[in-house]
Amino acid sequence: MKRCVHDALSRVIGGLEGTPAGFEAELMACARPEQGDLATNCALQLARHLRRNPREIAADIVGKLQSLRICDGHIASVEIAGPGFINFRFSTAYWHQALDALLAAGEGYGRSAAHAGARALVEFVSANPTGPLTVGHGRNAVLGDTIANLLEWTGFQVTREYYFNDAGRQMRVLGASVRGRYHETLADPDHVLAHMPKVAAHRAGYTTKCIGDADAPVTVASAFPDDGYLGTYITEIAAQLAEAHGADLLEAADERTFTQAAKQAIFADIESTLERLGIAMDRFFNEGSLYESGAVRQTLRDLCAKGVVYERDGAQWMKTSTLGKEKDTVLVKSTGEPTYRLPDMAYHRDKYERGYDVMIDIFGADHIATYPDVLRALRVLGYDTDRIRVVIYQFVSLMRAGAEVKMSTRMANYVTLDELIDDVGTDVTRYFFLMRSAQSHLEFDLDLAREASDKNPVFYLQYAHARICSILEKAREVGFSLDSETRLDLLIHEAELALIRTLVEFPDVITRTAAALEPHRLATWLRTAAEAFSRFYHSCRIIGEERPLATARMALAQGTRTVLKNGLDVLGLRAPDRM
RNA sequence: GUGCCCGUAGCUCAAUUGGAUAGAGCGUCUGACUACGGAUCAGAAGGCUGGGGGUUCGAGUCCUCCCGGGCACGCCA
Repeated sequence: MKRCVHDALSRVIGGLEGTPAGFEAELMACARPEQGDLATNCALQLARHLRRNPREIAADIVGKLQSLRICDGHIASVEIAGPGFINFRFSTAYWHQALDALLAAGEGYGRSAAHAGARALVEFVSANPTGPLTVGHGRNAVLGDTIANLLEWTGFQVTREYYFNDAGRQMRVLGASVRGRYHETLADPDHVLAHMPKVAAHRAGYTTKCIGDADAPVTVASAFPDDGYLGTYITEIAAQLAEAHGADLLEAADERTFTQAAKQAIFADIESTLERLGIAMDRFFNEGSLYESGAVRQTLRDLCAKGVVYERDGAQWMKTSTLGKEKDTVLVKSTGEPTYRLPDMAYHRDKYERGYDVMIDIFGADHIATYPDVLRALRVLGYDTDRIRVVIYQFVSLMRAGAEVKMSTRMANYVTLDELIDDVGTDVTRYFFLMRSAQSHLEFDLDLAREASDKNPVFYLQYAHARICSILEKAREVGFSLDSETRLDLLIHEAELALIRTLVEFPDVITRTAAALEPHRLATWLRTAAEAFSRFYHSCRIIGEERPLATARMALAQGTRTVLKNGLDVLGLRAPDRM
């Protein structure tokens, strides 16, 4: 419908004297239903070019449109309003047809093939395995997964990828932390292995020390690193090692065994948390593989060949100062070890070579200043960086007892994503992260979490869905059923038409939400759909009406159910038949 | 100090990307069930969109300068 109006408008506008070449009329929904269904501001925009009064231009356009008799007569009226808007109103028959199409499409309603054949990569979470996922990672995970869903709904073939680094200093510290806790575990005189001579000898030489904040010092084994990870999960991993290996690891030459065990345990934990949220990664990409394949070295060589790398103080620098940044950037430290940026560049290069049409990165606000370096390098290497889209989300601030909780994985000062899910459930967790735009700061009061979850908007959506299921079932029990005879043209009540008008927006909402990579648009829109249904429900009955009207309304309820179900699906939320 | 994000109703947030009278939820107040699910619905109150200037037919949205908050500015990742 939009296209047909647009085509007609283009023909008329093209015929006006003074229209600039390439002028495209913009069409949008009317601000208010009483104004009409579709509006264009083209007369306002043309006023400058044509040097004429906008309302006069509008009148001219409307006159010519009427002589064309556009859109199979489905335009009920065309009016000029305000400073020169042109408002189109569709016929009721058009809305009935649109509902019919919705019902025919069913669970595919809202899907489009706009990007069929194209491949997209969504990289998200990408937390290094140093601890459990926190609430902050939750926002990343849910955003990424939902954006991936949205891309699938617009036709993309999507790969969900998790990028991680299991080497380097932080992993060594992690392993050393586990080793420290392992020593502590065996130092406990109540431990089952306490009688072993080797353990007893170890206990004799066991000493502790204090680390951490001055006002909250923690006593740990002397083998525990000063900048070690203090979370209880470290102790649990250590206990498991004590169980599996007994005292055999006391003389371990380095921390690699501990690192390896920690990595495995933590990844298992991360994956199970993601699974609880309904998230399944297609691939875990190890940064280390980029070293093994030589991709990191090759990237450095290629950047050198482009003349953007130089040496100073024994380190390799990239001339980012000539590429729109204030300072230059270190790619390889004087120790010969690359900074994380270089493998990151190699990684994105790898994505290009795998042939993705669109590559999406979900990053927290802390990456805001660093990811442009990667894009700069890629541009230098000749890649089209328009294919990369970076979604930056602001951090979640957590409130507990009226005060903000400062998060630090190392200091074990955090709220895990699992705890949040335990508290409010998966649907509330997901919806909570999706209902606001990514770039707005999000405040979450843990004390109110459970209480607030009772009135969380997600229940409003699910309730509407469950109620529709119940109504349809009841209607079938009294002998009504949907069939090809259903007369949608009986739906003329204001609440019925308002509901249809809303439902039919759904495919467009999906398209726009996907294009903007902003899931909150769908989340907030779904509420308006559920509201439109509630209004309909309160003013129009099904059971008790004559069969033709009752079945027509059943069809409308069914259509609403489809839209709610599909919308909830995209957001990764359950659409329960009963609650 | 420099760069990026943000500032909208008492609170938490929207606003179709520059459109018409800035909208929802929570909270507050007033109403509605002999009813297919009341986890509902109808209505009210609540706003100088942080402040000043600018751009134009038109600004919460764009440019600029202040004020306030967040994040980042390392040969850490």
